[in-house]
Amino acid sequence: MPELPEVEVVKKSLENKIKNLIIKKVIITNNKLRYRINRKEFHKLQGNKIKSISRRSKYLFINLNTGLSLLIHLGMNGKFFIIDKKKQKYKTSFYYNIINHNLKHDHINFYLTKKVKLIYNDVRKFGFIKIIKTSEINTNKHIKLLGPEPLSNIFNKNYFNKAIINKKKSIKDLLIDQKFVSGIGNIYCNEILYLSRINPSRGIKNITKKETNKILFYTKKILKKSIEKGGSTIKDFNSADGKTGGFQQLFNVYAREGKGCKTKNCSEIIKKTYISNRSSFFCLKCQK
DNA sequence: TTCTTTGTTCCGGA
DNA sequence: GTCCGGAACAAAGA
Repeated sequence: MPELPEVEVVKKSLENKIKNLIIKKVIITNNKLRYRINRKEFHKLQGNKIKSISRRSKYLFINLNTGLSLLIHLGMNGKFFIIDKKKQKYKTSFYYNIINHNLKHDHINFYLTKKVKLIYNDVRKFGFIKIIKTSEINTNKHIKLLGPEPLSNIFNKNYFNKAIINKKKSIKDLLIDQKFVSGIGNIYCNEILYLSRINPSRGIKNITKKETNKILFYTKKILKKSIEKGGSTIKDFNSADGKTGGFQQLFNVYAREGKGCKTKNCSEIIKKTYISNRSSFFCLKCQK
């Protein structure tokens, strides 16, 4: 579920907590993630200093002073926890449904200087971590084919209108196609199309220029807004019950099947269908 | 036991 | 060559 905003929030959080620390020890309790972890390779990270954290699409990079980087994808449920010297625990992000920290799913533990511990936790193990050369980030097979960042200036009217010429798929399939634009997943795609008042199953060839402008506008707006909300919720994570957090209220359609449309004066019920095997939520009345 | 969830990848057909 | 849709895959909770 982590899409671009969540990954960006994780990035900022890691920056605050682990930048400039040195990896003292790596303990791997389960090496079977999406791709198998090579224990020896990870143990060699001992002594490396964390220079910076960066992000591209839904990928995170922890860049080390030795020319190596950890390439991380959080998959569906991947998350980082940080425990500091005062034994305080921080979660680096939150998702629309809060999942509490279950130690059972801690797979990789990085012991850092200043008594900080970084934990990679992943219930489904769909995420992965690879060690690559920092200089080869852009040519890495996961990265090189990614389309533009949705918040960048490259993702603009000109790009959009050129990219959709002769395309036949649905508008929804286009928005979650990482080669077209990278970082949008099923959840934000549903939200963007609701705000743009476009039915997700519409074919691209029927989308007007006015509508592509709307999609561009709301894509940038909602991604930015979510990044802001993420930052503000992390601050008060420490409270024992993690069930608060206003993220869920942000959703207008996602996972709201059978509930009322949030548009003013609209009494429609949100519908759920499947497009390319992915759940799609929309209002029949508001989204044409 | 079966169904659901996701991003990514792969494959066959057009 | 390229595009597109469908299915497979990873794991675990309900």
